[in-house]
Amino acid sequence: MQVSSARWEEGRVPTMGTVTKALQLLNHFTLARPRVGLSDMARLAGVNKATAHRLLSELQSQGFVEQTGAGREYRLGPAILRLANLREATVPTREVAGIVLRKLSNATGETAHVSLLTGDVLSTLAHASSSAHGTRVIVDDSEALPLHATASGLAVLAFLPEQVRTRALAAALPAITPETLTDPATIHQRLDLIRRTGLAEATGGFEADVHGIAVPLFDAARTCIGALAVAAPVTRITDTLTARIRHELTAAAREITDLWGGFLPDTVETAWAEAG
Amino acid sequence: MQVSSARWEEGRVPTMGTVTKALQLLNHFTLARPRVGLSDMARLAGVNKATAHRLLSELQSQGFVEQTGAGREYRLGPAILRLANLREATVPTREVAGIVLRKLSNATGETAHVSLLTGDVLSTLAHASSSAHGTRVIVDDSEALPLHATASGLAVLAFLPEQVRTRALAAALPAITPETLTDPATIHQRLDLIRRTGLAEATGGFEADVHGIAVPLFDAARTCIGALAVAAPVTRITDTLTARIRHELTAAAREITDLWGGFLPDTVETAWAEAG
DNA sequence: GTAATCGGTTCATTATTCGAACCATTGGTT
DNA sequence: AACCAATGGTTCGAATAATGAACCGATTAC
Repeated sequence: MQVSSARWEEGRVPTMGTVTKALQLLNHFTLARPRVGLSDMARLAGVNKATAHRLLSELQSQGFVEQTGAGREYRLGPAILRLANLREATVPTREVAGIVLRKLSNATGETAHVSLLTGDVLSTLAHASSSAHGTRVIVDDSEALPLHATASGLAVLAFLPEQVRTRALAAALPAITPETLTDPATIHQRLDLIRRTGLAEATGGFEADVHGIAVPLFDAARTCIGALAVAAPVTRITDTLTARIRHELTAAAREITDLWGGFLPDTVETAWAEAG
Repeated sequence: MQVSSARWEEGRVPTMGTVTKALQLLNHFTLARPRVGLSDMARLAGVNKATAHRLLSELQSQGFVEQTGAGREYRLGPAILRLANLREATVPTREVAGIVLRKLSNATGETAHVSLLTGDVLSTLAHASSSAHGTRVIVDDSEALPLHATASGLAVLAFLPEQVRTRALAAALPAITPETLTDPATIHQRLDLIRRTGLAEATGGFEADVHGIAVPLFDAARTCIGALAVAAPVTRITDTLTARIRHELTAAAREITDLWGGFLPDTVETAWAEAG
């Protein structure tokens, strides 16, 4: 992290707190890599091994990670489950979203999902898929979505405060697929379009052959907190389908925003009204 | 002449890491108090208001807490949900436990639950209740259980390493009900008995009129990681019922320990064998 | 046999956290 | 209106806790 003696050279060093660093370690556990060793974690997070060890030890002491007997690898711990129960028991956002999602997925015949901004990734809160077709897009509630590679992410990025957006795009933008947008300039251009239409579309940026259409979600302070999206196989995409999806998507987004006690910014309101 | 630089006077070496402190803040959210203001949180956690604010801000930046519009109170955030999904998708301990719990609750006609040690509280992982009686004990998966006030907690305390146990009992031991054990000496005495029998019983220490019977659970390193318990209304407790519960409880604990890849310490093995 | 991992630890340096005191608001009492 | 006691949030010097290079002892790979 320390570069040279040229430290506080205006160039904005983020000065990330210790707690943030520890919590971000948890984001390196994925479905594909559920167990991570100490050295791997240090590499993935870009921190010293000793630091990774201390942070993991603290997370372990509180049950946020635990160690498997063999190999001493770390994995997510049981404390998270109780907190998740408590969160859903007291703030049933997921349940509420689920109702709307089922309607949306039925109306479109495709897979729908809601994701919320948590740190600098999106966490999928809930999803629903239709049985209208033999093939369908599979969404996983336990996978974190990068902001630059998905329709949902672009929708959120577009409506985030300027400062947060630039900071997010300043980080490394890995290419998940060959289709992933990785050039900041290109992305900024796309975001302008998304802001004008209030709607984001992306093809194959996260998973090949998947076309995503997403709209942003807002809280009571009109801050963008996540996105609602419908994902369909590219082979099924037609103008009539996208038109229907857009229509259903905006209606469903209004409903969720309302149920969650949020409000649409005027810009989005007018953008959606124009699109009809 | 007393040396008064009371710094490294052998005793007291608290040195709690920042991350630990931040994570412990999360334990102050409960079903009864789902939203907590800044000042309240500082008081509850015994830290300076400025510290609480900084820790909460970091937790908020990663989506572990969020602020409600009015009153600016904090509550648990959505990031926890995704991690919980990931944990259960990759380590299905809860699902496995659920199967055994249903059998146990059917066999005893009472409510059964599994809790794991997370930090210095127990997190209930799963529970099952029988429909054998009109009245039954209600267990909540989202409530943290204090170690000194429940049968499960005592079972865990008894089989924790000496050092950890004394540290846990050195903290404040609030009286949840008038029946709660709060005297360390009394508790230590109870723990001796529990170690000899491999089984903990407690009446009304956490909720009035509830009798709990619990046994410890161990991991592959024979470290105590939690407890399995059956809870019944005191009015229903008889010698024959407790005898049956003990029998079923030890059998179920063996099964869960085995399914989770753990092993019983010899001391527990012999204690259970003697009890028959 | 040895070279390269691994998880984990040590320790001097220094950057980060801590907390008393301080705002600016809000809501209730007199 | 004036007052008081809360609230959420911020400031800044002092003191603490985080940091990372080097180091262990075990495994594993060759």
